[in-house]
Amino acid sequence: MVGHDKRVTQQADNMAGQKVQRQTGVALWRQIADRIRTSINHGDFDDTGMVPPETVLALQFGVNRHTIRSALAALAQEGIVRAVQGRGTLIERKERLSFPISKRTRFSQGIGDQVRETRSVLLAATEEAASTELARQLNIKNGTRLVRLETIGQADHRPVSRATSWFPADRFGAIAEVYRTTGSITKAFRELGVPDYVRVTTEITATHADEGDLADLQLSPGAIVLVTRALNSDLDNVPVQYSISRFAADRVRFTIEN
Amino acid sequence: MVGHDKRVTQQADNMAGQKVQRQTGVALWRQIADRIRTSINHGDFDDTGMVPPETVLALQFGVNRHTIRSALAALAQEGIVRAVQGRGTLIERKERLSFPISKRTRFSQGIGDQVRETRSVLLAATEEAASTELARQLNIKNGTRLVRLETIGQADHRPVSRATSWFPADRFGAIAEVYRTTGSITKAFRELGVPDYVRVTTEITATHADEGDLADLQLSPGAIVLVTRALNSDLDNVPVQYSISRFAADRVRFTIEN
DNA sequence: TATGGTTGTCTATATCAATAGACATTTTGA
DNA sequence: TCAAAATGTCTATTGATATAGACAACCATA
Repeated sequence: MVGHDKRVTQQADNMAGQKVQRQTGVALWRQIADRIRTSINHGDFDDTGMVPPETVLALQFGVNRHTIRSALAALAQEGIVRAVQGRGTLIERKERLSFPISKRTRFSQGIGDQVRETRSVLLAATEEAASTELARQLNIKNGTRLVRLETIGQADHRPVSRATSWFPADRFGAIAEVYRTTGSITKAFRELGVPDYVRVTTEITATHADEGDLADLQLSPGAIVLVTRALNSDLDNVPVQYSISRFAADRVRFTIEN
Repeated sequence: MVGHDKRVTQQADNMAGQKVQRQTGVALWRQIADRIRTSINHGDFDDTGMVPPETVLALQFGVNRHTIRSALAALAQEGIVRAVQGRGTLIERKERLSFPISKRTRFSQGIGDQVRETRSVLLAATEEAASTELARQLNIKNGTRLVRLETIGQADHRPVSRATSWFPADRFGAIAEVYRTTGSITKAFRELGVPDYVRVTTEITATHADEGDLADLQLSPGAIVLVTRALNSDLDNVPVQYSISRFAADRVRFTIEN
């Protein structure tokens, strides 16, 4: 028996306590894979660095060992665990970046101390007319020209978010080029005459990953993404950026400090 | 590069554009049910008040009509749609409450203008010793006595959240009784000598609904819940409450105003 | 009232998900 | 070196999921 029954209070119910649900449209192996992934990220197996043996997991979850193996195979596919015959299933990677949201929310600063390198990659830049919704958010007239950027945020070469951002084209028509060279929205704003900006509103929802998420964020099907819709304004309270970002839910944690 | 250039119109692609994924451990009918639910909440069918015909949906999603029927049956079970033979499938209910998070985050105030009645139901009240984690959060000594409350937040008699809250027992030993009579944490605090309190930190994650969620929040299996871990302090910055709340993700939307 | 569009129901079939059992292979440690 | 413990592989079987087609029942409307 490995070290499971030790930390009774905080963890036991995370994995062992609750049974999986049958005939819900979500396969047992996927439910179990999600639960194990969460437990790993929660640090439940940090003492051994290994997942409990398949037979133990099968007993805990009340399923056949083959079902456990399917779940572990999925996690191995994600690169989270690695099974070694005769020894056990080792934890390869665990991560859930803490992501502060405040007036000064920026991608790189917030998680800078948790990873070695943060980077932002520009996928595409286009220009378009503001839709009704975007015009309302950015407080501009319907049809105003906007620059739209598609970006991916990386931490230690691992994608954690993909975002679509809109900027008023009259002020920030050149933001794509500037952003491409600086690799930072903050720096791009600075070069375009916006020394500082603040987060005005952030809206958070959750949904299942779509095809774009799977590709860009290297997620496994069925994963959850946290979706934020955020508005940034300059120091004169003029909106400068509206963004829709999608985060891999099992890799991030939002924290709001007041 | 699939999903990127489609977000132009903001909505149309929510449902139609992307195909469902096979052999992911998530049944097609469940993926489709989730997508349709999201579209309904997003207001995509507000013009007709009806979901498109089953044959159209089958074509859009690229599945058999029976699979669509399974998805719609699940939504009907949730009370979201109602199929009428010969006419179509009517939208019965659509809701996603906007939930502001700020220094003054309270359950009832935030969504008070969106529903007619908000209520909070006390499920259970127990006393226990503070775990290491809870002691850290509440800034007290390990093992200090705590009062634990299990509550459910309702809006118009529909559950939207379930929460577990801990309070230092020395100051708030009677909070269960007071809360039971007042039905409000804010009022209970006031009677116990805490005229006001502020939200210090809020942490947001997302996961699949567990059995407790299904029961308490009347969710359908496979649904997503948004999990918040929050710390409230009194005006002297002394922690008074730590809560873990679980919200039905398709019913709420968090907004952070700075 | 006739017709087209829509949901409801049925049968049949194929594939995936899960269980069950047996045994091989590898590692670890006594 | 041997035995226990762990993962790897195989076969067989059951139930859930999805497809396919056909037709009935019902509604709105021309």
